[in-house]
Amino acid sequence: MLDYFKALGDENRLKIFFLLSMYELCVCEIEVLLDLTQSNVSRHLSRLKQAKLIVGLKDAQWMHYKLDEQFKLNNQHLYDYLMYEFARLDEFKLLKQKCMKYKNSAYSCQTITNDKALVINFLEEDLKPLF
Amino acid sequence: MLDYFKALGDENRLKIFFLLSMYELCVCEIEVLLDLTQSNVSRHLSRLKQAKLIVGLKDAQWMHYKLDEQFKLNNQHLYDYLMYEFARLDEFKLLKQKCMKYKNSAYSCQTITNDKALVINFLEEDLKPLF
DNA sequence: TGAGTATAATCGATTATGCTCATATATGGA
DNA sequence: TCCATATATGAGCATAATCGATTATACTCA
Repeated sequence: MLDYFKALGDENRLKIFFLLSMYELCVCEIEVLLDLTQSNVSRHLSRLKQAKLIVGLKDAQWMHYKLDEQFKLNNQHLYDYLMYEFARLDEFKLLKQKCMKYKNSAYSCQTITNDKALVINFLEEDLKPLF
Repeated sequence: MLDYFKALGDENRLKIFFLLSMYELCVCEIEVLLDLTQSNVSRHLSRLKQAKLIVGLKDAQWMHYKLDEQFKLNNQHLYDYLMYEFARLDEFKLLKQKCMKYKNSAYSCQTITNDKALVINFLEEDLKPLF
C-alpha cells in the first residue's frame, strides 16, 4: 500500500500510470507525450515497475509497458478510484486527447523520435480547451 | 489526488491516518501510540490536514484530530481501499490492538504524558502476535 | 497574574528525490 | 562486423522532505 502511494505520489509517474491505463506504450512514446527526457521516463517506469503497478515487455529494442493485471485484480477499490478521478479531472482529459491524437496519427514507435520536438509540437496543437 | 498520495506515502502518516480512522485522538496520544516525538507528530498532522484528509478540533489545550468527513464522502473508492487494507494487514492489526489497549486502560489525554516511556512500554506488552 | 502543560513553529543537519548529462548495454540492420 | 537506435544506469547537482532540539504560543488552573 505504501509502495503504491509513494509510486503514485509524483505528478509525472501518475501521468505515466494514466497513459498506461489506456494504452500499452513504449518509453519513447511516453517521452514525447509528456515531454520528458528519456532517462527520466526510464527511471519513473522503473519505480512503477518496482511497485508492481506496471509490467514491461521487451519487443526487439523497444520496451513496452502496461498496467500490471495483478495490481488491478488485487486492488479493485484503488483501481476504481484512479479510473474515476482520471475520467473526471481536466488535466487527464487533456492528456487523453493528446494520447488519442498520437494514436490516430501516422507516428509510431519507429518514427516518433526522428524529430521529437516536431511531434511534441504537433500533439500540443489544437487540443480542445476544457476550462 | 496527488496530494492524497503524497500525504499517505509516508509510513508514519499512514499509521496516523489509520489511528484516526478508528478514533478521534490528540497529539500526545498519537505520540505515545506510535512512539514519535511531539514535533514529528505535529508536523505529520499538519501535512494530513493540509491534504484535507483530517480535521483538527481544539478542546482546551488539546487538539483533537479525526478524519475529514468530506474526504470520506468525496473519495469513496479510496476510502474503501484504505479500510480494506487496514483490516487485512498484520501491521495495522497490531496497531489496532495497541490502540484498543490504550482506550481500555485508565490512561487519558491528561495523564498519558506524565511518564511517556512507561505508557509506551505498557502498550507494547503482551500484544497477541499475528505471524 | 504566574506556573505548568499541550501544541505549533522554527532552525539546522541529514537524507531522499527528481533531474540532467554522460555512458553502458542490447537489438536490428547495412 | 559496424553503426544507429532504444533503453537502462551511474555520477553529480539542486531541491524537497524528514527529524530532533529548541523556542514560541495558547490554554488551564491556582
